[in-house]
Amino acid sequence: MRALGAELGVQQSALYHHVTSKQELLGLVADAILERAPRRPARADASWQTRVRRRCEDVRAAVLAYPDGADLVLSVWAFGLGGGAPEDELRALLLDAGLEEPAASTASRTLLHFVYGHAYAQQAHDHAARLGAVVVHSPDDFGAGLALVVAGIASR
Amino acid sequence: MRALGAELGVQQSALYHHVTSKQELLGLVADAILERAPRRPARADASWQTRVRRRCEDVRAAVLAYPDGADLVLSVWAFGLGGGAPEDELRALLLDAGLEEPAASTASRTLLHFVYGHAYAQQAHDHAARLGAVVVHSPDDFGAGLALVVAGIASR
DNA sequence: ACCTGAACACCGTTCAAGT
DNA sequence: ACCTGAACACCGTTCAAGT
Repeated sequence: MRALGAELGVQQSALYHHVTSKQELLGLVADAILERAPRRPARADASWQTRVRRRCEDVRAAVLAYPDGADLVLSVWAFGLGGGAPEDELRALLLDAGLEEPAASTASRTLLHFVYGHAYAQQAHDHAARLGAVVVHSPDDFGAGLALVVAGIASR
Repeated sequence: MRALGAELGVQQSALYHHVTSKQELLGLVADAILERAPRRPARADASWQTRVRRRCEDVRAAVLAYPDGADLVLSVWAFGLGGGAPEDELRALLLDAGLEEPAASTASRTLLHFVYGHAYAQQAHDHAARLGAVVVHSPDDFGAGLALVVAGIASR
């Protein structure tokens, strides 16, 4: 809060006139990050698997674009302070695909647990590697893991 | 660190004689939590799907047994500071089931992203509900989500 | 080897007081 | 309405000094 106040040329206490807590501020930041996610239009003949996969890839790109972005979005979403858009969009895609509730809700959340968890691990690893703590490089298996979850949804 | 020192009847600075940082201490705590995970023996004729599902359920039970357990294990595992046992065990189960590398590694990490992500969301929700912030109750769809990921592994 | 006491450099939040 | 200045109650970590 002090650093943000300084960047805005204001005392840290002035921030509390616009936001009730740091948590609420982080919720707004998380929503702003997710709004920046690309929204690539799908071809008319694209399968629901392709649409779901692309939405997940775009959400992943959005959180990876900022330091600690995955950590931020993961915690804000879990605490219900924001970040609900991707869940809603994925659920809508799955309902369009013919899934029923509550399967569509469970599937959309399962996808996001994977997307955020994988992105969190990647940023944590990059952070640790930057400190020279870890040498081993994490495999780039996001696509493989995502395909696995999507296949699981399709098989039900 | 101050609270832990007080509980041990010692100054907080004394802890640094046994551990180099709070991070390292948290890594040891995470390992201790995971070691407490039940190890229910599987029947000889149990499928690999059943074995994998049960291991995931047991790991989940272990982290849910402590406040912020999912947060702790999630972060420690991601930063490579500990908590590697469940990943190794799941990978071994999947290799026994006939999966090849790197599919077995990807599948085991995908399972844990879901297990930890779901447990984290549940503890976050319970914490928020205890503060009266949230009223909606999260659905108990761990089994459904887990079945979905396992089905995805089986379909490949 | 193990610990104390004190300090250093931080945090988020509150609140009377200003304009 | 918006902000300042100062404080409150915390943090993790370090380090000379003790035994």
